[in-house]
Amino acid sequence: MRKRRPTQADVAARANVSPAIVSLVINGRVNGNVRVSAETQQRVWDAVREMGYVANPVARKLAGSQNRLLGVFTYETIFPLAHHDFYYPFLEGIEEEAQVQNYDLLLFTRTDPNGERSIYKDGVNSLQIADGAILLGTHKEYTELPRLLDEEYPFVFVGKRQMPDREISYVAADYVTATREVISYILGKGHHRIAYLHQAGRIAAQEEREAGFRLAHEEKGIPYLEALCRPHEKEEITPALLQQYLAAGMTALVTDHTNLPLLQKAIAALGMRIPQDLSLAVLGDPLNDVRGLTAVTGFSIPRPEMGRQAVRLLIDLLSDECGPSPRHITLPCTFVEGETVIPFSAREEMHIL
Amino acid sequence: MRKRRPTQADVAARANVSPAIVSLVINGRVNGNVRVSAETQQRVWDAVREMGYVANPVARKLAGSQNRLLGVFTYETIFPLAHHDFYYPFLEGIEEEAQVQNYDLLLFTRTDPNGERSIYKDGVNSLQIADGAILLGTHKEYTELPRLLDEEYPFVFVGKRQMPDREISYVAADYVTATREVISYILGKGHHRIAYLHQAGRIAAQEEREAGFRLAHEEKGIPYLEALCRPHEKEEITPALLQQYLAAGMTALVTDHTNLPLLQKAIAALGMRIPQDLSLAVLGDPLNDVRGLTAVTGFSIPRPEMGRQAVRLLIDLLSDECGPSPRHITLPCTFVEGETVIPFSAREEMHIL
DNA sequence: CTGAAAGCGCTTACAG
DNA sequence: CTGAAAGCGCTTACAG
Repeated sequence: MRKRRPTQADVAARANVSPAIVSLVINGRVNGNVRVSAETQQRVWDAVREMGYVANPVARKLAGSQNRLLGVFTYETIFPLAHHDFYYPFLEGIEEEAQVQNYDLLLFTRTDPNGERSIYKDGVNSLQIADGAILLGTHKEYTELPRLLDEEYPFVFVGKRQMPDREISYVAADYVTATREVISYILGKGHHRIAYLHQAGRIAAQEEREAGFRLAHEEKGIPYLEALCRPHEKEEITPALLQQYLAAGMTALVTDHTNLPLLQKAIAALGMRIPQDLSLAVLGDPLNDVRGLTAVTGFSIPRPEMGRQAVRLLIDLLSDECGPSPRHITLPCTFVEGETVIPFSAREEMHIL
Repeated sequence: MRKRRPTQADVAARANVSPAIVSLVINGRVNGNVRVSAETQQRVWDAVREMGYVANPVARKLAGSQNRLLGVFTYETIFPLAHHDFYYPFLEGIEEEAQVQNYDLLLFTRTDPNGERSIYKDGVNSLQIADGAILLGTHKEYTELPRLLDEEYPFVFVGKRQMPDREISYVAADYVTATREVISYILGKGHHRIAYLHQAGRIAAQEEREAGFRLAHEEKGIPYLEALCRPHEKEEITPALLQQYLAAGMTALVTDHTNLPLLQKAIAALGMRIPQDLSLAVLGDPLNDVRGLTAVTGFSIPRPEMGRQAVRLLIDLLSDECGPSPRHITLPCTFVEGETVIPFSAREEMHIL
């Protein structure tokens, strides 16, 4: 049984003032519209001290309007075993900016009756508990989003998200420019047959990398082989595929990081060394996946900054008088030179099994 | 201007019932003292769905019931750059269990007027917004805890915490047993001069490791040298210190993981190899700190399980009718054999610079 | 300058 | 079985 704490009314009674005065004195609102004599203030503070009064934050929040709670929603668990390095940097930025903006963070971990996470449980938008929310991570489908948009619930995606005929606010990384930069760099090293290994059926981020790949080639006036940049299923990432590439003249290979471990295995199976036999670049942070390679050429995704900006954008949305207008923020990635790409002329003879 | 969230009153109006009925239906209190016809219940749920109604957790809390929000409080940032691997496994467990128990998680990121995190801001317990809270991480001082205890706010520590004359609920790892096991193992390998390198002025976890160290020696009837297990400041972890140890006969070295990088540097500076020249064990998870060592002998701290149990303990505390009674849960660590300890007889001659 | 009152959005006795 | 009402502890107009 918790003992009852003194309330504002208790303090007011003791100080012989009305509760309103207690509120005003405590919140330092005594110099604005309202004047309270120094003597009265003193009486209030004395009473506060004597009774050990602490304002109830819940009541405070209810009487105010916002609750300064920012939601964070993911369909997957947000602290997953596997993707250790994936969410973390985003959360880092989100936390930092939430702290700066003086908001608390609400992680939605409750599930629907089926034990799965969803925005709508029993048809009810469970994000409503927060002033607004940041959504991140992969979503199998976007069936809940249109409804969220209809409701005009304020939310921001981390990562580019698009829906036909709808506008979604997001903070994204500029994969087009980043990829173009990497590809230009490799082309500049004299490689003219760059293979681009990427998974089939991916999302916006994937398409942007493809666009960047094409752009770089066009800018340099170097044609690229369709055979070297077709999407592949995960299962197709095999030594056999690499041999096809080699047969087509590949001397450098770029990939998005998701299939890197598989790729490394295939490369190792062929007895090939990086970069002596094959130059390699990763279109994104290599993270912890890369074993045995210290400085991989590629680019760094500004994940913490994306998190920070998402928080700022969301708060903008909240304070927006003219209604929630979707906004898009695109942040540049940073080129990472690394050591896995060497000049075309410097590569050694290939020793393929 | 965002449209106002629908309130209970709105739903009540739409369903043609009183607000009280909405509350009862939503909270499933329709089979106890109060009966509500199935048809009325349906009307309420329909209205809830149509309007996207979600109960305001703040109002709920104020009106006296729980809001299914579990707080997570740390004085440091919870997603810190440096301690990547430290909080994460705890959070993993906390999230998992919160999901199972159907609670949401509230991360306290707001700061006091000085820009620092604290439980009391303006004398107000900011944790109050959640039903209870899990505290973790290092705390410089515990000035806020006595007050939290006085208030009888329900909270659970991850990691052992003690205060004179006060009882604090916590979920801890059993470092005594784990350390004893590691030391016994090393003694069993024939090493009789084990150095224990640990930092001065540490916490409960530290004392437990010391106790385990002593216990293992006593059990085997092997005396240990005080000179080999004195606490040291971080700055003292130098090649010189190791040479002192060697002069005293050290053939094996154990340490808590916090000073591992420093230690590795000192060992390398002496040109010593592990385990050929010196056996090494770490009293805790080596995490990512250990470079160049694949399988370090030591023990694994059940961090995710600690997180899970902390959530369960907290929920127990919440549902406790007879007031919050502090409880202590201690979980076993797992011995990790590794490859950094070899038999005393198998070690090579030392080559000390 | 100060007080009485309404209201934030819920829950929970208490009448009908 | 259902509704009207009080109350949780605060803040904020609004009267005096």
